[in-house]
Amino acid sequence: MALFLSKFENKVDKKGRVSVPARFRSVLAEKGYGSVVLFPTVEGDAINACGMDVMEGLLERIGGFDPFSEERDSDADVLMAEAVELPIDGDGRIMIPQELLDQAGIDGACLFAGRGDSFQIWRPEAFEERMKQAKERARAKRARSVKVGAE
Amino acid sequence: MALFLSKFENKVDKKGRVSVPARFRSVLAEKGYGSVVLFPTVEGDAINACGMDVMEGLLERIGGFDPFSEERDSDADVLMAEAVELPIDGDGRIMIPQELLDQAGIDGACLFAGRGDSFQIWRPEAFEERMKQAKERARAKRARSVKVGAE
DNA sequence: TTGACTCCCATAGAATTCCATGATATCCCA
DNA sequence: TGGGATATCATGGAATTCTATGGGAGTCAA
Repeated sequence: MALFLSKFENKVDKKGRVSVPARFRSVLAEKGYGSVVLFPTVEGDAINACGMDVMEGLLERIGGFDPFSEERDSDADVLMAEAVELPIDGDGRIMIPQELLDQAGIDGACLFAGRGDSFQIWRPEAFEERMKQAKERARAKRARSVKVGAE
Repeated sequence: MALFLSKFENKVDKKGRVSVPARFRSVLAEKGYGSVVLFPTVEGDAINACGMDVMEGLLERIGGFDPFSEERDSDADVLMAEAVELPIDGDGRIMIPQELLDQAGIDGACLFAGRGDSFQIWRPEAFEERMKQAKERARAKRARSVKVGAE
């Protein structure tokens, strides 16, 4: 199976269109999709993106419609309501709803970051920042595991 | 399979007509339906909407008609009795019965919220409120699980 | 006849498709 | 292996289609 790997930065034009990186498009195409599903991250600082297969798996996990159940996870409902399926046009572009762009603070350009079975869309500077923190954490963890009980 | 995703706000005109969002119409059409089934939520704060397939699945789970059984869930009877099948007109609109609108407190505009295999119709402000609460819950849950599983 | 509902048409605005261009990457053959 | 020829890609703008929404005419029943 092909994976979403690496990162790409593309422009958002004044009509709100963005090219989906060709690599990512071909991964989606391989799964048989001509569209992407987007939804905000829980933290709200970026946008998650995946194929419809991920959403279907999610729906399966929370179970089908049941009007008498309070069980059905309300988080999942939120997710379904906040998710959008965006068709990829003939030129490989999508139109990201303004609401999602605003939430993620994306303005003129956005960064596509592969995550294996999905990818994320970030404001470039925010991604940079997050990357730095993640590396820091990783380094700290590694240092700790070397000299046990240190710091 | 196509899912009901995302949310849309449409107006209810003075004749009581509302456009069903085009996306939702195409999901229904894909299933072969030219109509929607509506019934109130158990909490009574919104309207459930789905294709006939969901109702059929529901009936199956409840158990079909049996004249010698008193067992049949009365909730289910209520559900079937309160449900209405609304045809979608040539312009993609439906006429929601006044009773359902009143129950959900819907007045001039209504919000269609995707739930995967079904969708709901809300008074916009009420949906906003519910969304806020659900997100809060989700964030809290996530914070908890991070703390437990983290370094 | 009145009221409720169905069709049909009109329209403004939004979304989608189509076409053009420069830039980059890939391929192919000497 | 080099370098020109050929695809691919991201991007901008214009043209076209679609969508939501309002209003009016015809239908049917009470």
